[in-house]
Amino acid sequence: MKFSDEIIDTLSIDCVIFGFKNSALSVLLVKHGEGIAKGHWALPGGWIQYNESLDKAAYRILTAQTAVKNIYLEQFYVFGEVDRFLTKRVITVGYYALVNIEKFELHAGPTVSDVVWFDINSVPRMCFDHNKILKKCFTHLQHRVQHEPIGFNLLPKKFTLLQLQELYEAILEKKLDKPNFRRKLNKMNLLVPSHEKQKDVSHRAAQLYKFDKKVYDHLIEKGFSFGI
Amino acid sequence: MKFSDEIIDTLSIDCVIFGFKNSALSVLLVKHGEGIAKGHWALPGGWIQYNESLDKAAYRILTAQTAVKNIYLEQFYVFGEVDRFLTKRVITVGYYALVNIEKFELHAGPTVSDVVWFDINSVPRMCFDHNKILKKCFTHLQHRVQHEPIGFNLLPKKFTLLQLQELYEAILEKKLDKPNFRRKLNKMNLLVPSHEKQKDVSHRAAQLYKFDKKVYDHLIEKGFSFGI
DNA sequence: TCAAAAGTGTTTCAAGTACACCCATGA
DNA sequence: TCATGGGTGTACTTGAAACACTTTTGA
Repeated sequence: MKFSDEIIDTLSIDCVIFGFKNSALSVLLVKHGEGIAKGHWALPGGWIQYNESLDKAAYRILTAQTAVKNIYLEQFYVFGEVDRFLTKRVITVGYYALVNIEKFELHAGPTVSDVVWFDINSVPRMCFDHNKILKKCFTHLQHRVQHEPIGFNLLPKKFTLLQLQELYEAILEKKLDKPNFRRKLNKMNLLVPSHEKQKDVSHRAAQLYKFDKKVYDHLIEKGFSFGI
Repeated sequence: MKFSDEIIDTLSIDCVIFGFKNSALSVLLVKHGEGIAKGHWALPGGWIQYNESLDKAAYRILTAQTAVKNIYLEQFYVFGEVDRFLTKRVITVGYYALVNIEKFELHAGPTVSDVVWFDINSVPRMCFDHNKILKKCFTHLQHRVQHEPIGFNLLPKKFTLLQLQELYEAILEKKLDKPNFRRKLNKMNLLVPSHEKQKDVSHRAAQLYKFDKKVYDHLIEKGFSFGI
């Protein structure tokens, strides 16, 4: 069986790319430089080729905005209303990515005139149903992050418990109690203390932790289940 | 803008239809009577028309196997591996339905030679990646049913607490403690006691309960969140 | 010495767990 | 009277929640 690298013209992918900066959750949006949505903000998206899987296509589209590898990327929903696109019937598969902004270098793709991080609470009006897609995605993330250890993807490799707490506060949109949060995390035995501590801070240096998938898998085998 | 009722030939829908019978979870499968999968078991599925939304298409496909209205139906995942279909590139959207088997009359569609309920633990080998789709769907259901009050869709309108408990035991694949389960449900104030009791049983007749979406919505407004 | 965040301790209350137990009914 | 499921009570343990407190560090 042979497949061409032409695109499937009824099916697209849109990516919600989340980042975490200054204790706030952000989303990466592009401004279209050509086409029917020219001048409008949108989620980074693109078409699927006949010879690539959905996941591969999403990854290709994601890496058109950046150079980083090993990004957390997952499908979350398909949007299939008849009139969601302007000129023809297009069904779109929603993916979301969790990235560490520090390591994330932007480079606008060929059909894009601008690429900007927006605070999750100040997202502009976007083309098509992209605001609706983002909303659904954010809700999905809020649930997901409470049961799966995926939040770490938004932080640097080594992070403090306060960073992690502020991340959860930003995603869940509520304050958490510091002592209780620390105790909970420590009790899990999930985070691996690094041998380093914070540097260049004007207060007591905090312990840095790492998330190790092997440790997590090992805990899972023993019946552990993650929960915030 | 005008759309034809021709089908989108790269995109299909497959439905996992769950039922509950004899304290066990079942899935409805069809045996293809023609086409490339002739003679093979499969999830009920079909194509999407240019002029219908995904949800509408899923509902149409579902009601091709039955006559009942008001069925719980929801999308859960898209399967987009390049070689998942045999003859060409087809991406499929997975939907799942929860139905009350008692009220569910089967009628095989035109291209189907057989329609059968299978116990979730004795599902035959199916065509394409349908076993993988079912597995993913079952896992999805197991998580979902613990946080959303959707299990009731598998039971008759009026049901006993034991029926509900056995339903959860079948889905979660573990035994639950009867007194604790009852207390938990009663404490929620979610289930509405019917004025009837069980009949024709050779033991003490149990209270029958109903699930009322209005009651649920009202509880939600007050900050309630469902959980088993 | 002050601000800022690290980190610990303790009390209280709600919820989960594991049972033992009695009740009602038809065969 | 026995089996079967309906339904209640209770003691124990765990964990969430709230908040007061001490420690370390650079400016």
